[in-house]
Amino acid sequence: MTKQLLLIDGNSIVFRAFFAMHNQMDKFTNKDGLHTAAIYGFKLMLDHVLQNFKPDAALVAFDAGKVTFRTKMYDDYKGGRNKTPDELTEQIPYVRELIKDSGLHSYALANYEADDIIGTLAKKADDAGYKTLIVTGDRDLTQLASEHTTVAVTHKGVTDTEHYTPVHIEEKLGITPRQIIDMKALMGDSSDNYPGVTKIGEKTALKLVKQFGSVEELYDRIDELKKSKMKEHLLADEAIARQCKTLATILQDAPIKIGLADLTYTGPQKDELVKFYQQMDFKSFLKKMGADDVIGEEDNAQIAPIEYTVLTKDNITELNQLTDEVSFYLEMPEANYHTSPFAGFVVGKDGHWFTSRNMDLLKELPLKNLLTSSKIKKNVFNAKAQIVGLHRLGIDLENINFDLLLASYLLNTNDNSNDLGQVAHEHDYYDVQTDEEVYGKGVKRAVPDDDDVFFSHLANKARAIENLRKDLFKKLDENEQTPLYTNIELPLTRVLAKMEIAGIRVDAQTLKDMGSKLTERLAEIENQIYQEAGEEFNINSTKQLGHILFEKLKLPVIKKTKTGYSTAVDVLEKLADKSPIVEQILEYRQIAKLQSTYITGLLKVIHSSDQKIHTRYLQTLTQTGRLSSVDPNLQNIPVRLPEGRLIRKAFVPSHEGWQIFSSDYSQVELRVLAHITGDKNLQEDFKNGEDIHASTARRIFHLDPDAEIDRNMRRRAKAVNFGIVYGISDYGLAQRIHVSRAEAHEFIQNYFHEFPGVKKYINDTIEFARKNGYVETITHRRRYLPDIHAKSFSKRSFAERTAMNTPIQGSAADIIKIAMIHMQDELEKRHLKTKMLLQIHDELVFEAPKEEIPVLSTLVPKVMDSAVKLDVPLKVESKYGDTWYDLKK
DNA sequence: GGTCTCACG
DNA sequence: ACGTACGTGAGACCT
Repeated sequence: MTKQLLLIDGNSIVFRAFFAMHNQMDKFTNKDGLHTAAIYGFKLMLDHVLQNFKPDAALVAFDAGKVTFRTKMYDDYKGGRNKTPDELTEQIPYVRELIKDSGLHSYALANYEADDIIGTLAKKADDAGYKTLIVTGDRDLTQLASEHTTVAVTHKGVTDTEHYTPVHIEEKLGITPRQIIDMKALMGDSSDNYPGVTKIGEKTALKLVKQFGSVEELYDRIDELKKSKMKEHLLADEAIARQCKTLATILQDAPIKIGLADLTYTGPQKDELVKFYQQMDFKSFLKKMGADDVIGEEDNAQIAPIEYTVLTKDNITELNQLTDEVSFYLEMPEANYHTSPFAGFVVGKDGHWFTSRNMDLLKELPLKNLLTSSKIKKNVFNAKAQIVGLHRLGIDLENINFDLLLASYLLNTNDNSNDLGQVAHEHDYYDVQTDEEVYGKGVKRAVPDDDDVFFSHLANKARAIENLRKDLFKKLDENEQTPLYTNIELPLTRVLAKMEIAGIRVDAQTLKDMGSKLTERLAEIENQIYQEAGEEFNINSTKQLGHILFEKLKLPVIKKTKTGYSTAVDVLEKLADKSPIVEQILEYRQIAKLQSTYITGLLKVIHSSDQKIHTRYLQTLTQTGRLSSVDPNLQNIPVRLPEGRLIRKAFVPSHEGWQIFSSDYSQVELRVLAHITGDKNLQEDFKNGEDIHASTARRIFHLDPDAEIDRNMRRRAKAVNFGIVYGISDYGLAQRIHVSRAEAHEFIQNYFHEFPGVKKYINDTIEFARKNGYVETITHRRRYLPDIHAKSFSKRSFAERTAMNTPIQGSAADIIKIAMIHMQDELEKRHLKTKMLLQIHDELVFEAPKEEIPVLSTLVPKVMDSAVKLDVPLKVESKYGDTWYDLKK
């Protein structure tokens, strides 16, 4: 039997793992605040490799430090690299512990890189007849590929690898592995920071290597090259090329003090690993280990077995045993529950699970009565989806007790997955898989035909809901969030369901007429733009547009993005006087946006059955407690610009003789700020019914109490007020109101001097977040801020700004949610025909019969301004009209 | 799938 | 010296 050796490039894999998980770094912090993404990624890679390759010997090689024989030869070797982030450095010792506990050896050697250790051992292994697998994130190591040595280079993430063998390299590049060194010597390496020959890149290097075979041979036969710039460069840079070849060559005879005999792979040390995973908070690995011992390594074998009864017309009376409390789950495979097909359902309690694909059974009395009963408690996942889904089937789901999704969101807004399995896993419950695991993803996603697979999954879901209920209720209680759940979020779910089901009538013809006009106008501007540009191009492509503006027309570059020139509004506005094309582009953008997002976009989502749009409000998504609206988003219908505002003409009442009625809170966030901070001056201004931006201007610009406030001053003060709520910086304010940074700084200083309570609040809140790791709103809604301790200035600053903003924005969200619940109660209690249709953060939109308008005019403001009792009054303004566009006081 | 831009509060 | 205001969703392009 051939012996097998596994060699892992520790540094490069750790790097890869760290950056692969970088975007979800928050998730990878253990309870001590240690970042664990790289450790986790390393472990994933290790598992993946060991699944396919069973080594007899294994080693993870690390760099010993910055100084190596290469830096001694070439000062700038690996120069210019960014400093390794602290969040990564802190993980290295733990990665080494993981390696040890996993039964692998690790090794570093002063003066040499990990590459050289790997090269040397690969050579020894080759000589001793081993089969070797090298795992790395660095293409350079592919030069080590040989008949017995394969180099696996991570492709994307850490488990997706490309295997380099001599054959693969021949196919890909047409050269041998050793010739990769010559290629690199000629082209240089920007990440290792050595130059290669001037003007020679990958293409030319490859050509030369194929022609001559090696750098040495190339210089021996350089006369064969015709006179050219390239030849001049080659001759001029000969010394560099030869030196780069040495730099690029991985040693195969480094003076390492270990041999193959020292590398025996012993397999994982389970007890140690369990302790380690516990320390790291790696719950899923822990679970896997526990299950591995008893059941084996099958993925789904982890899940505790479950029994279920397939429900039929004949046995449906068995449901009559369920009299106090059940878990229920209606499976709708598509995200949009207004239109999704129904795949099946499960109902039951305490090990008795009844499931079926037959939706007709829901209409059978034993089940229908159970669902509509106000006596029997229902425990569900995503109550709103269940209410809407069952409503489509003619069933009113009553007495919802526990919503796993909602409770989980309140406990931690970061756990905002809409997948039951994932949410369960967040709470350390693993006896249910995710939908992706069972149904697949992308085009392959489908509810399985196999009844047992599907029904087991449904039963697992119902069981998960039941098993997590107590635990989550307890956690809500510990966080003082039970009233938030019971009195606000859960009742709100029902209100939102009603609004979504009601939908808002949208007149397609109005949109189409506007669309034709826009199309015409768009064609005109398009032509003007092509004229100015002197050629046709895709105006929607920022890349092509950037080329035209900044290269062809040579307009000054104001701002760059990661990938090219910025062409955003603020940039174009600064260029407006340079060329007429700029204004044409601005107009084109404005109209194109209306056309694509609001004309075609909305037309696509009008239901043909009722001419209405039924949005979905996401109640468990935002970090602050606001709602969001999708499919379509009805919270960003144009209003600011007159052209866009016309879109609102298409939003009409659904009955003849009805009108649209709307009420909004004025300056609710600033009022919340006044309340939360307890600032006496700010509170006084609101209590006196002042125009708050004007009175702010008066204070921060030190004006007389009866002085005229000109528009510009009020505008600036308004910007300062907004800035305060968002966590201001002088730079940001200066940008926004076009003043110098020094002036902006002075405005802010004046503000804090005039409103000392606000200043104190900001400091206290950041302090609270540092101490507790979270901030909260007036209803104890929480947002965790792990980055409050980040070493990176910008991350930490961001966390600090959100720390102060979230209680403001979130409390405002709390207030309108309470108002919505009260409002819906009032509408029902008074038997009004009026329907609440939309919520836009500080605004509620209704449709109402004309005769109810006078009632609403007093009722809605009364309900809204009395939703909570703050230290300052809340102010509500109402408007109504024949369409959403025509609203008037 | 990521990036850019732009619509709203 | 850092890098620059909070919260969202959607369409278009490009890799």
